[in-house]
Amino acid sequence: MRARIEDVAAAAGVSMKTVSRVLNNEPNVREETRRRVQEVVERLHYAPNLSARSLAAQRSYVVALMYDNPSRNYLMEIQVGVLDACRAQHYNLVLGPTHWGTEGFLGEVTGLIRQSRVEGLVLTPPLTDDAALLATLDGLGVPFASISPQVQTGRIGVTLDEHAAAAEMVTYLISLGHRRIGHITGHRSHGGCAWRHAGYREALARAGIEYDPELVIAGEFDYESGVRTGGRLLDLPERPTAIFAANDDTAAGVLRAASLRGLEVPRDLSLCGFDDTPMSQQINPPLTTVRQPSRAMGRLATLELIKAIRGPEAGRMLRVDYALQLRESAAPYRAPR
Amino acid sequence: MRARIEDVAAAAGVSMKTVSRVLNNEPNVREETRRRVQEVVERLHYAPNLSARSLAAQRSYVVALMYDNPSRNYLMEIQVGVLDACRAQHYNLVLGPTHWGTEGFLGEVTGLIRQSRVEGLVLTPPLTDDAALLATLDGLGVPFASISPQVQTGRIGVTLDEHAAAAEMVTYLISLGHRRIGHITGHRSHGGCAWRHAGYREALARAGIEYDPELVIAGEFDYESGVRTGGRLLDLPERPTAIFAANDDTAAGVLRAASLRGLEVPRDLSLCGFDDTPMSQQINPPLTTVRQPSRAMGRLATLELIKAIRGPEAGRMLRVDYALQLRESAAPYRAPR
DNA sequence: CTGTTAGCGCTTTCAA
DNA sequence: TTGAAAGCGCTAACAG
Repeated sequence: MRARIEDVAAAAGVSMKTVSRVLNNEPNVREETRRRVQEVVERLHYAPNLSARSLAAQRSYVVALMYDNPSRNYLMEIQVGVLDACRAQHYNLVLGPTHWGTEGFLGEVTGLIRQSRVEGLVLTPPLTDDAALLATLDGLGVPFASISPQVQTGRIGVTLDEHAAAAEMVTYLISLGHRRIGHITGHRSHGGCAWRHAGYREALARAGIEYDPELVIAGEFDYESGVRTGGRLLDLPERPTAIFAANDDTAAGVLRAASLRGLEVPRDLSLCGFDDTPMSQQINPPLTTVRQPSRAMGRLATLELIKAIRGPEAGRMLRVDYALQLRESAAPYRAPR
Repeated sequence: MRARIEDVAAAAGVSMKTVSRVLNNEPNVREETRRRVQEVVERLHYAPNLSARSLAAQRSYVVALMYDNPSRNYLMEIQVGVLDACRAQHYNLVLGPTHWGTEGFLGEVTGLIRQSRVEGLVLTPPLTDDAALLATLDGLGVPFASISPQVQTGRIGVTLDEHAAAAEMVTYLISLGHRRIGHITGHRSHGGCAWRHAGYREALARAGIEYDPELVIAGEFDYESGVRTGGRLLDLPERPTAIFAANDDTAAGVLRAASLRGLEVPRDLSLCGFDDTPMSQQINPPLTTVRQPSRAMGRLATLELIKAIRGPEAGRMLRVDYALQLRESAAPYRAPR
């Protein structure tokens, strides 16, 4: 039926081991032999049996992408990048949905590692900042790369300066003339939340605007909490003229809250978010927000992970750039009616 | 290090084969023996080596989810369902991104099948309706299940009556008093497009409203085409008072087009979409649309596929229900200003 | 109902 | 630079 390595060896007039060496790019093969083997491989449409390879080499060539229900769009972007990197490096990807915060969470992760003989993990928020998880993985000796972790010291992965991004966004609002700027934070468990808040504070401080706790409300990174908390901000006696929401979903909710109160964005309220989800361009008006290169982040984190799997002490924490997306939802200050 | 089946056998005082039988739920094991083996399995944290199993059994236990860049949300929902089913049936999932319509497309699919020894495929639109692909798969003898195929005869998978859904949606608009109802179709290559259009026509016919080709424009299932085609409809001398867009992204674009013209939804225009993406609730006003149970569709299609893998002649085409989501974007007819 | 034996297709070790 | 032999951990076929 299907060609085996033995068939290739016979057809090329070499031993199995030599074919194996060619397949795995090992040294100690004469260039001519190498070419001859490769020709036969193509002619026979030979594809190695991955199960046999894994069994013999005692390796799975599998990495897992661990997540817990973040925004679907965000995760899908990450996943595309991770998958790209896996294919390029001849690794397989296994998907690892988990229920973070539940009792069985750690078991879900270790179970997957055991079951699938996973060689390394790519972690996404909020898993990236779960100390117990990181300790467990360290204990097991399973390498992992984190995407946007809050604490980065000595870890592998890729991160983005959310503090600077938030500060830049708020500075932009200030440059438009706004001074009463509200902020809706994300869910406390999520790393980015604290950083975005800190960036907000810093921008205010740099501009000499006093921090007013009344203007900061805790949201939950979703649309509903945006409607609710945005409403509270807009119902303030002296309402903000601009709001910086901790992510796009929340901002969409604020937009709704404004609309329900007869306020128009950006005429009566400037609004901005974070993430640049596709939705942010499809709402009306299009949302000013911060773009993070999720796909590249997935790809880079995976590449670093695979480096770490291959060579201990390899793999670094990379930093990627954000980019402000200035769209119609934020406009120059106008005195409230 | 890690327990092998041999260790389990020794600890339980039985043969390897008996352990294997218990693990694979095969018959011919005394109930007491079965329990004893299971205890040891748990005690030793034994997890079978999947590579060894695949190699020995000459089976991969892998199914692939094939797709080509549909809406990220839609795909993610499908994927969650597929993954659920895979786990429940002890199958592994491999992701199969493709570039449909390019020269190398068929090679991408067959390459994946060879490389990963895939036992079956789950196909999503628009791959579901690619005759050449289906013929190739039939030729290879690889079973597949389609999600929402246009032609269903003799195939396996899950489908939804898009014709009826579209008709019901348009009938709803008519019941609100609208008679000049525009329709923006999807991309021709996508199966659903023709059906939704047919449903639109039927609803008009049933209500005795004449079909006006001027009110039907070809879109491309995305936001930009919605802005463009929606604009053209709204610029008509006698503009429609309602528009049925072939999907939510397009509808969002129409909303934008209306806004750019100073028209308010639903006051000046009733609008509805199809898919019920999360975005549809986050735009302003929330969008009336058709919900399809994507997650369940992914799960059911996968289960049928696995049935077909296990027993030839097994596996059917299932039909699932849609549900109209009536939200604020559609309202009773008001004469245009 | 249970056990024994012989591979599955590859890589590893060691020798040439 | 190359090759021969010995497994990796499991299941299939057959015996008991």
